[in-house]
Amino acid sequence: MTSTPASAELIRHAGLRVTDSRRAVVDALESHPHASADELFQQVSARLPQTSLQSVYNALADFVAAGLARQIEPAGRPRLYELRVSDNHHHLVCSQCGKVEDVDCVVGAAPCLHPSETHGFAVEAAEVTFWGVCPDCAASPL
Amino acid sequence: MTSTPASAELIRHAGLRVTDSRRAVVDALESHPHASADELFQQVSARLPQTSLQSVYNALADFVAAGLARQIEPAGRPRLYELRVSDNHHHLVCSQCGKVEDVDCVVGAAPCLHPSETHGFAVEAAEVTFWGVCPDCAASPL
DNA sequence: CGTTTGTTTTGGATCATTCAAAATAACGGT
DNA sequence: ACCGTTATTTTGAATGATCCAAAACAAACG
Repeated sequence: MTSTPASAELIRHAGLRVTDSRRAVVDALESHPHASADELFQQVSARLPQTSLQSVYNALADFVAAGLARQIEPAGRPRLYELRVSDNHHHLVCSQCGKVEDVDCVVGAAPCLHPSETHGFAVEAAEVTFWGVCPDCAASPL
Repeated sequence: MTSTPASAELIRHAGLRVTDSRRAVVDALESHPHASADELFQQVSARLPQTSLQSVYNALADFVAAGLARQIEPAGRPRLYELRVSDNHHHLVCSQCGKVEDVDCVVGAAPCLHPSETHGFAVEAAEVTFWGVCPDCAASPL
């Protein structure tokens, strides 16, 4: 639960200064792999009560710019952040509670990466979001 | 350019009352197949200057609820609306100017609809967004 | 230990969207 | 054609998530 030296390494390797709030944000992201800025702020606040929400936004923006974190934006929901950046994976979002799970790219040779017609676009990335109902929501009466 | 009777039919068939603003929104959507509420409001305003932005939002929400329109929400951009609802298609978004093109589902039997691991979710839909640079943006110096 | 430069804080601004109440208009019946 | 019911539009304001900017502060390097 306490800030591991590993988080400092991560931050430093990304070319950023190591600060308490940044370490706290990294730690929060490690225990909550798909969290919004606000959720992360809650987590961070528990350990560093003086940290501002803006600092969390700052840290996240810096992380994303440095390639340390990635953001996803499920339709109609606040932006979520994750540390898993090295591979190309997708997401499965519960349309009821918003819970998010990682999904490795679909079977075989990433079929989703190649649209049938490109309309002349230089395609750079494919983003896939699966929507469904998670086991918990399916079990609960609504 | 003027409101066709067809738009009235569409609206009525959806179980909604036919009004000038709704017809104008449908017409605007027909000529701008991936437009935001605000862009549609601009269009509608040209013909019906008294129409409010709120009415456009209302009409769009009603259309979506009635299955007459669909909304998409490219990350970091305002929500877009389209009338093409009958098939399962995806989108190609220009990461520079935001231009959107439709993309039919990838070759063969909708491979994108089946994630490798479902984590127990009852998967209902798959949303695919391709990001790239459109021909115009590729040509312009920036 | 001091300087430099990056980071955090504070307070406010912005955009897209939504809410709510009152005014208005569409549609079906008469 | 007119009325009444009920949906729709308008108006004005509120909200939530995110961003901007200036001043206070702190990490890293020598």
